[in-house]
Amino acid sequence: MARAGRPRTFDRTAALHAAMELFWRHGYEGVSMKMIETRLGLAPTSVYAAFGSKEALFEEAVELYDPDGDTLTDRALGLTGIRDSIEALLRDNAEAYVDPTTPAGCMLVLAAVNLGAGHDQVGERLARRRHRDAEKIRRRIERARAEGELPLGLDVDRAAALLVTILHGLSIQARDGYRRDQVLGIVDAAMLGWDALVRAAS
Amino acid sequence: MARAGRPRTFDRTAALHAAMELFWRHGYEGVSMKMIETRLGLAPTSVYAAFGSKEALFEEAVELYDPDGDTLTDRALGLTGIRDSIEALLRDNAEAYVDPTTPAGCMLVLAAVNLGAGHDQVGERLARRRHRDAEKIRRRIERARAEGELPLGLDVDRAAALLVTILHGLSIQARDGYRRDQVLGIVDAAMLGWDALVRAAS
DNA sequence: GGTATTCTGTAGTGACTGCTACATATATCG
DNA sequence: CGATATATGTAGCAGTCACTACAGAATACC
Repeated sequence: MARAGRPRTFDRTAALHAAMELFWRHGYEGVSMKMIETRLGLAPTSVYAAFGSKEALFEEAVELYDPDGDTLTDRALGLTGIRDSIEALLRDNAEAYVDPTTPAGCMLVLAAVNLGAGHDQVGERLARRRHRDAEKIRRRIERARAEGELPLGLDVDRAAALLVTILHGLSIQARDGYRRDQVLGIVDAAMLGWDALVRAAS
Repeated sequence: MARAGRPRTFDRTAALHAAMELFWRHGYEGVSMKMIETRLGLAPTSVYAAFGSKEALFEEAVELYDPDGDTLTDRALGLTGIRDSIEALLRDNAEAYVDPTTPAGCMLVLAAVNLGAGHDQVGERLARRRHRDAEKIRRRIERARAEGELPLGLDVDRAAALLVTILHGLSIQARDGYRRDQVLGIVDAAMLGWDALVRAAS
């Protein structure tokens, strides 16, 4: 721990929040350290002293955006009924994607789509988080099937893949300016599809 | 027209193809002119003489990828039955997204997700092409409804938005390594959803 | 107070960005 | 042939990238 030394003159958490929003909106390579310094009103040395490097700062920003086990997705999948779970999963995330007080879409999907050479790790780490979320959804559906809430004939992988695909697609749609009523319309239509999937398997 | 002068020593069309693939795979900002020069085996001056600028080269590459009125989407929407049209739309594009001989996903969706300052036009032009494709799909569904092939109660905007969302989501899934059988499974599930949408409206 | 420790601002590092001036090479046209 | 026009290769432009050496400032511990 820090035993002595000049105390930091800025709020580290607030700075991290601001950096997260920049990365969320413009992507990893779309944000320069200069932009971060300007936005935060800090000198480069202060940023590097507090966060280490651009990659480390991005990693912290991602963890702030997607905290382990405490996301909208986690809460939705924690609901008791499987249909309520799925509907909350789609609806709550869709609403977050178009929340006008935050950047559009999902940071995990949008922040590192295309990277130059030398930043493979940045993209891979986000891909791992996306995969982890997909796995959560798949396991939730599998549990519901094991508990008799869904027909045994349901193709769990395919159902989960469709939901994840729709969520990822909604991130692009949100970036393209879709509004709340439009994404919620897509969610309603997707729920009709979910019901059809379940019905077709029984 | 060129009346005289030293002739070009490389194949301009082949060079454009190679550049398109680079932009498709790595995105606009993920590709440097140096990368293009190296890949094409050309000096910077030759590239600039042939294509003008990075933005102009990108624009040509996009037009090569998405030629006006001659895409998989155009051909699918040209089929006679609306269900065949929609299924071909999803299936043919999905297969193209995971074609191992080309970069994964749709270039229009992936090549300019997040841009640094000063390249707004690049992203906006791609967004316009995405919007144009979505409009094509919407109009195809509307035509089918007007011709009595679909129930009058069908929400055309919502149905089209769901399809576009799934296509855009499939681009992300393809980037995340989904294989042919997986994306085709998603297409099958989506068609169940389409049928449910149609049924619910009648 | 003295010392150790940490933060802050200036000023700059080498590497890369898209792009180009310039000289030279190679073609067509008269 | 000479004149004109275009392509090519070298060498380098100003600007930005992530990052840092250095000196000074502000704290805690003794």
